[in-house]
Amino acid sequence: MLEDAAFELFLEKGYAGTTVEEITQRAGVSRNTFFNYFPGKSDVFWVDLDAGVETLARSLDAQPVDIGLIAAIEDAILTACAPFGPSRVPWALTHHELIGSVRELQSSALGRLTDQAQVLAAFTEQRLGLADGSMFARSLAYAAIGAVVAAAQAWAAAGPSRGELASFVRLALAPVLDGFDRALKN
Amino acid sequence: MLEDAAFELFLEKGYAGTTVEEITQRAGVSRNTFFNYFPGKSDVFWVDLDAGVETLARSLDAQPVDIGLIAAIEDAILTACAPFGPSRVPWALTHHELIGSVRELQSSALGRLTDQAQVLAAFTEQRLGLADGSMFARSLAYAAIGAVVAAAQAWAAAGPSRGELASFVRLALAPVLDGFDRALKN
DNA sequence: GCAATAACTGTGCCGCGTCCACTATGTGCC
DNA sequence: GGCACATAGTGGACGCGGCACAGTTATTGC
Repeated sequence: MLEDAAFELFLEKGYAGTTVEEITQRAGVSRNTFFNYFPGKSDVFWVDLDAGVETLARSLDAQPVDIGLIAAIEDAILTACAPFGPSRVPWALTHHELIGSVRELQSSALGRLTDQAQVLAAFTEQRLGLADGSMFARSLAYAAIGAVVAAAQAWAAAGPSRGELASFVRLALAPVLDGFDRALKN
Repeated sequence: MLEDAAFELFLEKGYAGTTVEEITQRAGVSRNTFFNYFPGKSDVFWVDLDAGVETLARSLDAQPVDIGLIAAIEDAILTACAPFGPSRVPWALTHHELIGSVRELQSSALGRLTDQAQVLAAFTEQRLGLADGSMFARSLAYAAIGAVVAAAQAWAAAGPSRGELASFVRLALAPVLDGFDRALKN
């Protein structure tokens, strides 16, 4: 209920023009109830996306140890993207123009992205036996997440005829993973 | 004055534990004066970094048209990093553990990063004659910026014996640029 | 019928960020 | 000297997000 009310109001009056009180009024609850379900106003933006990205860590855990690091990362990321088909586009992505213009939304976005990157970096460090905070692991992780973001934006912008998110991600990710794969082999 | 007072107080009481009013009191001005100089509390965090990153756009403009896209990007980024030597570490980087823990700082960080990425993406689109919002240009830009962030963190964490930021960036950036370079040639 | 747990509500508070009107403090011009 | 003008700073008020705390309804299990 809160989610629906929030999205409606965001469309009607914009993100900044919508107060938490208005959201809760439309949903028929009190203002405090909102904060029982969401840590903050901006978090309602990402609910349907969060469910998907949580799978990244699980996908990484499920990777067999005998396949290469790069292949494992690619597979885990694509697995995490699999639920997002042509008709299941997270609300946040179809309205990502809001994210660029509202600073508060950038905060919540970056928090989630760094979480994902941290998961990737930790996996890389563990696989390669690198020290904590290794630059190689971090740059691989950040670059990969960056490519995924580019893919998600392009996918959301592609309109109703868009295909699977995973195919976009595979394309955007390929140069990055190829580059790090070669770096590993030298 | 405001900057110094802010950094002192951030160290003494933490970022969240410091109010704008305390900053301005220590600086001997009124609270409103703070907002005459900084758009928000978090922006004081990045003042010495902003001066450096503004040079990226200029460096890109100054690139001769006859060198390749990837080489131009690498040169422009390294040029922008040049001012940061072993002793000139932006305050934000030496205390980047704050950024990870304070959501508000992530906001201001991401805003700056996306600005930089946007500059890179626009440059790439123009050079390759790509459409606005091209996924290739964006993924190159995001991945490159991601690698730079990893390099900056490693550099700041390297302690007083750190060398030039540029050498870290060159290392972190190499796999990414190599990967996109190969993608371009195929 | 009762206790315990969870979900929701009311109230008050703090701090950020914005707006607007007001007051120095120069600075250039006639 | 006198005047218009721009600039930097001040004071006061307000809206909103977010937090804390206490109180109040359900719902569940014994």
